[in-house]
Amino acid sequence: MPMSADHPGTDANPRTSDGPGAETALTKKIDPAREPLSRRTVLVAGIHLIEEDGVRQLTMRRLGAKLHVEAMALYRHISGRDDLLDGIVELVMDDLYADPEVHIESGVWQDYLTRLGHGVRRLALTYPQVFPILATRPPAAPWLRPPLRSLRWTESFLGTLRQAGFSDDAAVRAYRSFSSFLLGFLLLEVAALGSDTGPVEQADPGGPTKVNLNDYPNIKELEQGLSQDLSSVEFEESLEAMLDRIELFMRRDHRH
Amino acid sequence: MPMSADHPGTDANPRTSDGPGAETALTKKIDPAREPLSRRTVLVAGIHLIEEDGVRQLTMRRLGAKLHVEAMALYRHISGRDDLLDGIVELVMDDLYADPEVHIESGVWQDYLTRLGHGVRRLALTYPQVFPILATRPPAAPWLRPPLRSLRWTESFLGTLRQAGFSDDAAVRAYRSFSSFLLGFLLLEVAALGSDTGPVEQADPGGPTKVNLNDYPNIKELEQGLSQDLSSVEFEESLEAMLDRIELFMRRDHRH
DNA sequence: ACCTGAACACCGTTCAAGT
DNA sequence: ACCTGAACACCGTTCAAGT
Repeated sequence: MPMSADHPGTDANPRTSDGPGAETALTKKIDPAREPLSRRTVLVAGIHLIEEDGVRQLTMRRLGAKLHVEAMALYRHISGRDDLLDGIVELVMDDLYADPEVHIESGVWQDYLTRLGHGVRRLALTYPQVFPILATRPPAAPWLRPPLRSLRWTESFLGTLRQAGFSDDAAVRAYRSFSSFLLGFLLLEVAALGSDTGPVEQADPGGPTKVNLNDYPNIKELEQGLSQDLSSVEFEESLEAMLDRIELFMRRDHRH
Repeated sequence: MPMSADHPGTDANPRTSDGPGAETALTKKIDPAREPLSRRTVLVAGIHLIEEDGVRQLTMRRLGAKLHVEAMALYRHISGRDDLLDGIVELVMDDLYADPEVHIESGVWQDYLTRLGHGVRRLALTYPQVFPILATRPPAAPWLRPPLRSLRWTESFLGTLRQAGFSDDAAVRAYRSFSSFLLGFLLLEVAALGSDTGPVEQADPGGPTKVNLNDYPNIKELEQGLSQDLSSVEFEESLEAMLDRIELFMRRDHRH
């Protein structure tokens, strides 16, 4: 993924002048010879902060500190906390769009949807804390459906399906089914992920507040199965089942 | 729904002594003759506040004001804001459990799942602002999957399916499929709902910041279809398709 | 028993002022 | 051009004090 190329603020040590920035070390004082902030730098730092400490810890002040800057300096690049979150969502979607594994124009729509589905899943598993934001923030237009919430993605999706012979109606229905499947499945998958690594509050040491299952015999007996992680297999199967269903109403529409 | 029987705080006028509380008017001073707060009262007021103004506006101080009390008084009944939100989620789930339309023990598992699905959808449409909270807050146990996130519901779900002849494995898989379908579909449905009535910020009067679709011909051509609300029909169809799929791996498991 | 006042630490955001 | 200090309004939460 392109984004992981640069992690500003991830290194705690203030960087000494290196790389192509030799002249900036001359024009500036001895002080932190950091390159000036950019919107992208701020957004990427925001993503890392969310993944490390959770969204609730993403405050202007903490983000500023991470970038060795006062919180107020961030307002040069983002218009506020909401813009920060929207920007992060946009950046992540663009990142997915640039993913060569995902974005191959292929004549076979099943290939396209499979690759796209896996791409979104990879995104969700890479940024498990960011994904719920992507899923719940109100999109720019009401007909943009998370997690495929950018105009570019929606355009690409609809275009590919129509080119593959989908009617207008079938393409739209496919877009809806696909979105709701990905959203439901992946939201539950990252939630299950988070409960392992979740908010490490540990109220009282001496057991993680284990639920008493005495009154719930069915849960008790199936607990093992419930806890088992079969996400990869189930994702594959469910994705295929959904593609079959899409094919069904694609063909039905055609016959008409 | 039982909850809508009492809306404390919904009426702006301080209630004069009425009902069976005639003696309380004697024991207390002339002051607001309100019955003392209860946890339930606080939670219900919280729900109404969320539905009226959004979750972000649910602050201790505003909730206190709504109940004609200082914010600090709420801490007698809830241990903090997180407990408030958890309590609201729990209350809403219990409300669904008490819904006679939903909770009928029936021998036919398809009936049970259909009624349950419609019950959850009714819940989501009644409390569109609360539903996303229900969907995203970390559940008490990692194997509890929103939106069926209470022990009672999960127990009832698994028990009904096993009694209908599901193997342990098939029951668990059905629970997962059902959860992820409801979550994805309903989250998108209430999100689309919210964008009509959404955060009424209206940055600049003179058009609601209409997106320029000139570079997106497919979206442009399909915009009508994308905007159309077919949720009820689509919900029905998708729910049935999912029941068919559950039946498939239920039978397959049986044959083994 | 139940609620309040005052206080603390921490927010987001603004704006004039610094370099 | 870019960042900071100081300030404002608003948070969640605590605790001793009021009735």
